[in-house]
Amino acid sequence: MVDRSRRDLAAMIVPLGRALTLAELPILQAHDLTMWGYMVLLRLDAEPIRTQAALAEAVGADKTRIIGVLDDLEARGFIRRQPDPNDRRARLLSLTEGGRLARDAAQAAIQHREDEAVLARLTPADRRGFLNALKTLSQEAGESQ
Amino acid sequence: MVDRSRRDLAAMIVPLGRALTLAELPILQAHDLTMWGYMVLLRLDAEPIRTQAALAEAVGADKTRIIGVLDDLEARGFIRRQPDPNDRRARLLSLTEGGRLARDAAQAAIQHREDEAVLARLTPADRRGFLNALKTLSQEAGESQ
DNA sequence: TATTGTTATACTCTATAACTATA
DNA sequence: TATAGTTATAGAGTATAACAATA
Repeated sequence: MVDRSRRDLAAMIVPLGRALTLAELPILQAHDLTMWGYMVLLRLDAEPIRTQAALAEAVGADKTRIIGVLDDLEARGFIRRQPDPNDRRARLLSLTEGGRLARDAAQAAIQHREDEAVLARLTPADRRGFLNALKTLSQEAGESQ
Repeated sequence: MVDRSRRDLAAMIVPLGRALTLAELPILQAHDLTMWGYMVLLRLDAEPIRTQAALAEAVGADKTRIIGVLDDLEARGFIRRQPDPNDRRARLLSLTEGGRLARDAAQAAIQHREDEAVLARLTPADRRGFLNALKTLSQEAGESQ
């Protein structure tokens, strides 16, 4: 008989992630962004990136998967996609001012909702531990894929 | 300019969940279980359940999705699937002793790995807060779907 | 010959519709 | 007629393969 002091981490975290994602969708929709588009804006905001394949990997997508996403973001002026002068096969990807504004607006709404509906339900100590743990654990979780 | 004191919760949690899931797969494979099969065993361990549709919903699957899973688990003697005498349309689902042993063995291995590779990297305070928060937040995350 | 981006194709997973049996 | 389970079919999302441009 196993001492069931806790459930499996994945069994708690995966449904929680799904619920958070589901809650983001209407907010993103209100800001006229898809989840993939938003993820790309988040990633490019950190720093420009040199190839689409690298960007795709950074957001956990296939390189063929994000082409339509980039087409759309570029057409709306949210990102720049310029051939690298030093290697014209590659596309230099960066965020425009408009892209940054769109990202900020969406992210502010998302984090506001997270504060109100999620973090507010934790004690200050648990909230602090939760955020610290996520910061620590999510770092290499993203890298390992 | 947004104060980027933290990333979006979903942006941290979803990749973490994916990494945890990925790490479970080889362990489950070593115990000759699929992820869906394991999820069913976990759910049935809590208590028997009266219809397949209810079980499917409890594990976040479509009712057509788990039929093959149940076929396999039943054939290997891990679950019982008996027509309800009071309503022979429904199937009473419960865990056998063999199913419980299989679940325990897999779960012990999974949680051992989680302790070593995940929780051990947190400070005691963060670990406590993390687990408390997950317990609180995952409760209704599962219900809301 | 190798790499970047793109397009076309195939595949996996999931949900929908249609069917059988029980009520 | 309505519901539980099953099977067959269709759809969404993703990855694989093939291609054009550049190195």
